[in-house]
Amino acid sequence: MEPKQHLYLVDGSAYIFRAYHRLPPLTDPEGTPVGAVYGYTTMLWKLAEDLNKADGPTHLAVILDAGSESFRNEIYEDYKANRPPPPEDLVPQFPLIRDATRAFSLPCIEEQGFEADDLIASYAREATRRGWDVTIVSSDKDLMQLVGKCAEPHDGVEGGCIDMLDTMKNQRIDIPEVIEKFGVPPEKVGDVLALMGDSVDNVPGVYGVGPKTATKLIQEHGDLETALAAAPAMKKSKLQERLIEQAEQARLSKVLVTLKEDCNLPLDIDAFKLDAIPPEPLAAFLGKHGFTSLLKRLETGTGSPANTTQLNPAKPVTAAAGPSEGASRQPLPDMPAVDRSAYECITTEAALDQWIARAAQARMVAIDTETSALDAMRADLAGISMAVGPNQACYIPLSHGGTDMFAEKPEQVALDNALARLKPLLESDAVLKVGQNIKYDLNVLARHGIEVAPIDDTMIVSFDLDAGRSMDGIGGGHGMDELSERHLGHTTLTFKEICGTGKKAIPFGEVPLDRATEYAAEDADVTWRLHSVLKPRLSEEGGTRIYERVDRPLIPVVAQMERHGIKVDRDRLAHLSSQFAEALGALEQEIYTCCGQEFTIGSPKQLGEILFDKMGYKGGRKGKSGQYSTDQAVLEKLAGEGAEVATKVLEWRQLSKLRSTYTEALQAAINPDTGRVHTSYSLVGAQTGRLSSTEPNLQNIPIRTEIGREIRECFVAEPGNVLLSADYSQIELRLAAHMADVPSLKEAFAKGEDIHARTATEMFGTVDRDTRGRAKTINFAILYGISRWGLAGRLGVDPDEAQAMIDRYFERFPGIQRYIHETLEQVRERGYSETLFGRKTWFPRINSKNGAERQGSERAAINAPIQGTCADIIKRAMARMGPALAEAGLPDVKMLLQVHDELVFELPESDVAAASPVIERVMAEAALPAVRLDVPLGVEIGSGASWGAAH
DNA sequence: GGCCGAACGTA
DNA sequence: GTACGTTCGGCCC
Repeated sequence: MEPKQHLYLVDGSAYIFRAYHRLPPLTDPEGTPVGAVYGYTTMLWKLAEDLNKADGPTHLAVILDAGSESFRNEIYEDYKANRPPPPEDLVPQFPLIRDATRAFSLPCIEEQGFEADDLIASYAREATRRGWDVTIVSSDKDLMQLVGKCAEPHDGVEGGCIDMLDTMKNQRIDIPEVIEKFGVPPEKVGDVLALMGDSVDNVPGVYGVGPKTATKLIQEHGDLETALAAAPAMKKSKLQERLIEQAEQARLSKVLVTLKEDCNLPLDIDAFKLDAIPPEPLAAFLGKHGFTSLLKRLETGTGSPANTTQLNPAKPVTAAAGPSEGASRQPLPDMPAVDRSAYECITTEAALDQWIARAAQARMVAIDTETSALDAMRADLAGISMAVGPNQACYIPLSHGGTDMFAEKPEQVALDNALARLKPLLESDAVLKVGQNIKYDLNVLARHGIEVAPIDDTMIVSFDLDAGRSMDGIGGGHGMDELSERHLGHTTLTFKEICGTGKKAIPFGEVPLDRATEYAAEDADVTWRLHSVLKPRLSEEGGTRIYERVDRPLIPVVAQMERHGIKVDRDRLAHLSSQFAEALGALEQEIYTCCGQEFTIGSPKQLGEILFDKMGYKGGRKGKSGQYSTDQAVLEKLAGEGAEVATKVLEWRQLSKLRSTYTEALQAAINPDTGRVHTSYSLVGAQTGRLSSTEPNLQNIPIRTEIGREIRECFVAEPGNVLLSADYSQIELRLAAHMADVPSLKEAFAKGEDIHARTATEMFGTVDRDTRGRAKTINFAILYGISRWGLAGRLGVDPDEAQAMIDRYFERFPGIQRYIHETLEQVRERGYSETLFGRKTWFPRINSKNGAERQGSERAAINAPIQGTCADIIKRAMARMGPALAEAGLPDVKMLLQVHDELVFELPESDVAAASPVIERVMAEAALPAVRLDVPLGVEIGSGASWGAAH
């Protein structure tokens, strides 16, 4: 197993300047000023400590400026000519930077003629091209041009991506943060910098153009050349004159700020591998300069910061908070209390435009849509709320008072007019839109022709930080009311309070505007506040990778799947339904005859009493309800003993289930507008990271029985199209073989063998129907966190025998036992399990005194990394699927459903041949390059007129 | 009307 | 033995 390589490039020269100005002037025992060096040393220490953490470095290098002259001086001789000489007490610290870096045994790179920025850009390009991720440790604005840049995929390897880390502010800088700073995405930062110039570096720019104007010009015109070209047509002003006069100067500036990405690389990036840091040279350095607190930690630690993750985190250089102690102990943020009277109800165009401008200027806006119902595919838009800061929130009613045609509607901006005004804001790549469960808003607004982007979702952020965490009875959910209570100490108005409940409930559009404003604007306000509290925790707690690279990109993809929906054959469902009804009627009569009375067959209570009390069959009471158990296992046992009624009840149950849950419910779920069924996926529904599906649940459509399979036949494609199903074969066992490092299982998968047969051979020495079946049961038992009792129940043997089999399994596959042991150790110690991609699941009861509770957590903790890794992999495949199909010239292939290890597509029949290999490849390579699995991921593809036929 | 447990559909 | 969601009956308010 090879974890994702992650190169950290430290902008050493820039750091030292900032550290100098921010830290008190310290001197070492010899009287040499070392304040900035101390800051630099603690930063390296902290970075090295993050080795092996989810987003931490695997490789690290420090990049320095070699001298004052660079190739830019050949282009523009005054470049950096205005630089004042560095302060006197900083000068002696420059060489110490190199000493410090060497003390950590880290590579230090500098190259005559190039600036550190150029070397960083070049190294970043090389690393991302190899599929590594890159974090630039700096806050230099020129380097922000690189943020979010990802290398093109090649040879089946996904390129890595670049982000930045400002260690002084303890802040990750990704695309949204760049947008927040510059008002434009990173690829346009160079154009903004070119216009505004830089007095320190003596980049001329255009005189009189500062950051504000530069941003405005690029936002309006798109890029520098277009802005310059548009200048003659602008209205007469000083600005217009200067843009025309100084166009060449602006172009020169662009060249000066553009980073050179093809420098010679003095040292190969493989040499940057970050390993355990030898303590001796580090101790010598720390001692020489009197950094006693660090020295003490080095001595009490296990040797060096790179393998002393148990150490307390280095004391932050600034007052910024260190890593959070856990969600339950979050201090309340420093924000004014929620004041609903501060909210504004927007009823005029002018007020709306003003808020849109405010949001654009803030570059970040929390939004929330209010609708007439919960189903995003049917609901009508009632209004939209926005927030740009604490208590700075508004509500824009759009269709209030529509129910009573004769009543006078409250004054409000007309829906189409308001949406036309909001559209540029909601679609602007310069403004981040934050939502709580924003997939809902994406779907509602998409139905009005608005494609909201870029986005952040506080619910998903909460999930990626705290999945599985429950706060001593407070609950560990990710709903807004709960999050507000937990993180803001604020109780929100509830929907029920505003709209009532049950029969008396009114649609949101009928709520009076003052109440509607309080509720809706509060939701946006709270979302804004939650974002400010939760988002920074991602980088502090190692959640950035899973959020930015897996879950956030998935949001619009899943939203699109929901909007596509899937066609079902209503007539066929109705036909099945009546067939089932007929059979049910007949069975009912037969059951009544057997029992000598009529009763509610669907009531386990009544059924149990009749079977066991009245008819005298044997079977025990069960559990706390004091009720007879009549479940499948019990009835099958009775049936085996010749009880005909048990067979009939089982058959009745199957048909009844199919009819009520599927044939009837699916017809009711058909959307009258689209004629299709639109499920809703929850991205936070399963603690392990799996999706869940509701209204209707399309992830539990029958397949195992012949009669159930008929329901799959009712899922069909439009004329001329087919449904294509692609599923991972045995993915969880493959992942178990990889994660537990079991050579014989890995070998069996590599050779394409029947894995259960192989297990049977290892376990029992022979393969036949019986031993293969038992081996299969044991294999799954392993994935689910084995126990002797559970396995005994499944195999129909006694617990001692089951234990003997488990022992035998561990003996034959020693990696499995080691995996279970190590996984549990880690969960007990840290509180959470982790997938191969860094997704955490928390297990607060893993050390419970209650044995059953603790063992339950242990089983879940063994399963979570495997199930969760599987979820991560298919999510990555889903996010890449759209672009891959587009690139292959297959825009008509639509991804409709996800069922944990299966993806279902609808596509023109003529596209099947071309699409199949693309889908197969994307799925099979979905783990790469972050994780290189030791086993191949098998993908099986089939297509046909229906979902049933596609299998 | 709302909530819970039993039962059962999927991976 | 893991992870879900839905339906139903039964019971509560």
